[in-house]
Amino acid sequence: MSTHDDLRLIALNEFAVAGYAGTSLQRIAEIAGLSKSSVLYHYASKEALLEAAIGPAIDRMIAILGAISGPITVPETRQTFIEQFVDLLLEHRLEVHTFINQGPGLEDVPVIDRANDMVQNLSVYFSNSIGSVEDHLRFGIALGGAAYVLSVKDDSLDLPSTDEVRAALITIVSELLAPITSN
Amino acid sequence: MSTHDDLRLIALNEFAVAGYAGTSLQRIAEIAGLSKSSVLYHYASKEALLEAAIGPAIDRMIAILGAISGPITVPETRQTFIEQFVDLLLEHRLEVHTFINQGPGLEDVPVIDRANDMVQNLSVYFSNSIGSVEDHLRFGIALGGAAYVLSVKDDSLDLPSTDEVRAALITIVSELLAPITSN
DNA sequence: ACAGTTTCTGACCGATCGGTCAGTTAGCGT
DNA sequence: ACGCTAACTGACCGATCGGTCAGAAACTGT
Repeated sequence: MSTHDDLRLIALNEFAVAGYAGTSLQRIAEIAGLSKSSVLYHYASKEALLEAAIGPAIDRMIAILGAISGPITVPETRQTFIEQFVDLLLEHRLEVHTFINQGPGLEDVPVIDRANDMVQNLSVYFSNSIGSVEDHLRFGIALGGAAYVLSVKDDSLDLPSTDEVRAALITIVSELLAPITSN
Repeated sequence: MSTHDDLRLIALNEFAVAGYAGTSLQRIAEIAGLSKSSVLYHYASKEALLEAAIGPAIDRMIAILGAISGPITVPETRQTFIEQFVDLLLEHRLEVHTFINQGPGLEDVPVIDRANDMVQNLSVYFSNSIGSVEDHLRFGIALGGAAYVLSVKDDSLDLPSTDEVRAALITIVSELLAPITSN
């Protein structure tokens, strides 16, 4: 693994655990076994490190949303979205967790801004398809809950197979969103 | 409202939005219209401010867990817990949100440590009652999702009545946990 | 008016923050 | 062996961090 990628992964992990503001370049350097100057040699700034850490996951989420055609109330559209979303979560738990926690309060950072716009689009898209308060809450709990449950994984929990987790997540999220009808 | 309470509420809001590390005493002082020294007159340290901000909510959650008698698979026990949990969330959204985000990575702060112990107990308690991976995920999504959906409220969303939100939350969480059986 | 207490402030402290820069070290093609 | 480039480092910068302290300001009861 290259030093470049090492730093990206270390930073991602630290951002997820301690938050962006709570993570110092010095600490990232120590974990990597480098000096702080070396970290800033590979990445021009702390912001650049955040962009490298969570940017790709954000872009993929944007792509998933962009590929949706038609209202989410159509069962096939919904199922496709759910599976893509769950797969994204399984592959990018730390990135999603970091963005969820740091999203508000870091709006001036470009990559966070891009992600917040994405969430805004998601919200508008759902609002156009959903009527009741309960249905809104169903979406929030399904997406936020799935993201949460994966973000706290690996803590005092044995690791069941990814396939089993994936199947269970899809089952639960599908069940949660099943009652949603068009407004 | 007393200055003391003012500061507590301002700090709670800032901790929830920007995180503990991302919130400076200077910023809290500016919002309150005071000097940083005055903030430190009312609260001996930044940690004391965090304790005052989220401590009561943590204690209440601990009390709710302590009052549970018997396995969570008993419908009446489960329903009581769900209603108390939802009410806690509705009253202490920001506190719960702050703890969820800051819980890992601030373990040396007493109030956070107390909260982490509480979550650990919750986890053990569930593990004793729950068998399958799917059921574990159901609990995580239900509790984490409900906490998440309230923590991001007030953002570009009109405010439905608390009663309506409460009823919907209880419905959804109950539905999520209904399939859970004893191991 | 006075004394006592609570509230508040500016000046200051050492530590750490993100970031710059000149210069050293290491690897590599020739 | 040489020169070029990529990788890395220590010294240093201004700013900000949480926290201390002596004293000013404001409020209180008498």
